[in-house]
Amino acid sequence: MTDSSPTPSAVNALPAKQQQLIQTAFALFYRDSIHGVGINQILQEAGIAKKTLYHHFASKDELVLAVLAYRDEVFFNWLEQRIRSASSTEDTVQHWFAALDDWFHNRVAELQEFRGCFFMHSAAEFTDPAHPVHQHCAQHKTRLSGMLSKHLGQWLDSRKAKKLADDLGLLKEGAIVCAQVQGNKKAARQAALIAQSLLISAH
Amino acid sequence: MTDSSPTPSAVNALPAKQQQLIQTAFALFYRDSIHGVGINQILQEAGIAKKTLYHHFASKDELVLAVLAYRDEVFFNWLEQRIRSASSTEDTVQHWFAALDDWFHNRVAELQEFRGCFFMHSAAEFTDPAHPVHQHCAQHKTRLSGMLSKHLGQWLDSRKAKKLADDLGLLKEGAIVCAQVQGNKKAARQAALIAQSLLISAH
DNA sequence: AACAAAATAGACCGATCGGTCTACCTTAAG
DNA sequence: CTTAAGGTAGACCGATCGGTCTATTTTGTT
Repeated sequence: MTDSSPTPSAVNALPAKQQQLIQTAFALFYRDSIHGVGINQILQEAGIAKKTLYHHFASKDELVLAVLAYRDEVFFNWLEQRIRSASSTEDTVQHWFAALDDWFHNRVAELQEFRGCFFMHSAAEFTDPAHPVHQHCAQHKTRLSGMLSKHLGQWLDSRKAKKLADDLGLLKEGAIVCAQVQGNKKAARQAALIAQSLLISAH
Repeated sequence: MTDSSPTPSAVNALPAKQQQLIQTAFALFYRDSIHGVGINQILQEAGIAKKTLYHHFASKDELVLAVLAYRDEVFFNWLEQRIRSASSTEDTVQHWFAALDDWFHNRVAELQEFRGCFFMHSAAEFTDPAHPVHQHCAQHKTRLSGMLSKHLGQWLDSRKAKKLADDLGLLKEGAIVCAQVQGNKKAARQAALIAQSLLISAH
């Protein structure tokens, strides 16, 4: 496919219908899982014709990957913004779990109603580590950890920053699961306390 | 492993086919998710007729619930056994994460090849907290936490025991997710170190 | 006005979904 | 032997699956 018209500026502005499909698909996938939602359901919900979907995406699999990329971007940007203003290691930890707490209590509009981690869920539906979906999920978490690690690098040497970032990542996953499966909305605060003891004993 | 004891007539014990269906269904659900596996696939894999399935279970939903109960029992019994011999709070924590470490490294035959927490995955497929499947998943984790808390009660007062059990539960979930999504098999040891700092700072 | 890309509705395809049903075979207890 | 329950194979049901296709209309550029 050759695009004859020169596009000087950013390409990241996707066609409107494509965005609408991705957002609708995400909402449905997030609620009922990927395998649990059919193409026709997405089309009906979005009010978009089937031909249009297959004009933008070669298959359901490609739509799924686009949805993962979309959620990755939204979530990453949100969380990065939340810890950006932190002014110390301790402050970053506070911000990290305060953000999760807001998410669990549905105080973050752009993340939709909390239903756990979409990437966790998707990786569970595609257990083969070589599958593109699974790899995308792993990448998301690696990317988050890297972002946090880099941020902590302002006050810690890189080895300690990476280790703490890994630990905060593990605590984040644990909190998300507890919040989602058992409805324990206080899980973010619980994880924050655990992280506190981590900082104390690291002295 | 299957028992090859010479009991030709006793092999036809009543629940044999039912058990076989449940075990086959679990293996498939665990690998490809519940919504991703059809009835016919289960029947073909198990070598059992469709009529037999619907003789034992009223619907796929009921089979799913039976599979959850089966996994719940296997997992609970295994983990309880693993911490039963612990002789102190610290020892229990060691046993707890050593068990997870064995699981992640596929050293526990009865749990099948590690693919994360089946209840976590199932709760993600049925996000409605009122759905029987979701409730069963929540119950599983509550039951595990209760078991651990009771065990820790040997050396701690009940309030501290419950709090520590909750924290160990959160760390367990976090480790499972890291091990499954990112393939980080060292997550159990990582979580164990976090738990260590928890015990130290609790003094 | 002309034209191409984008989008529309919806019929249609073979395959599979969960589930029902008929008909026959095997087994154990009375 | 009789009988009833558990099991077999597999045809069959309407619905939905992911995906293709025809025919038509909308839209933006030139």
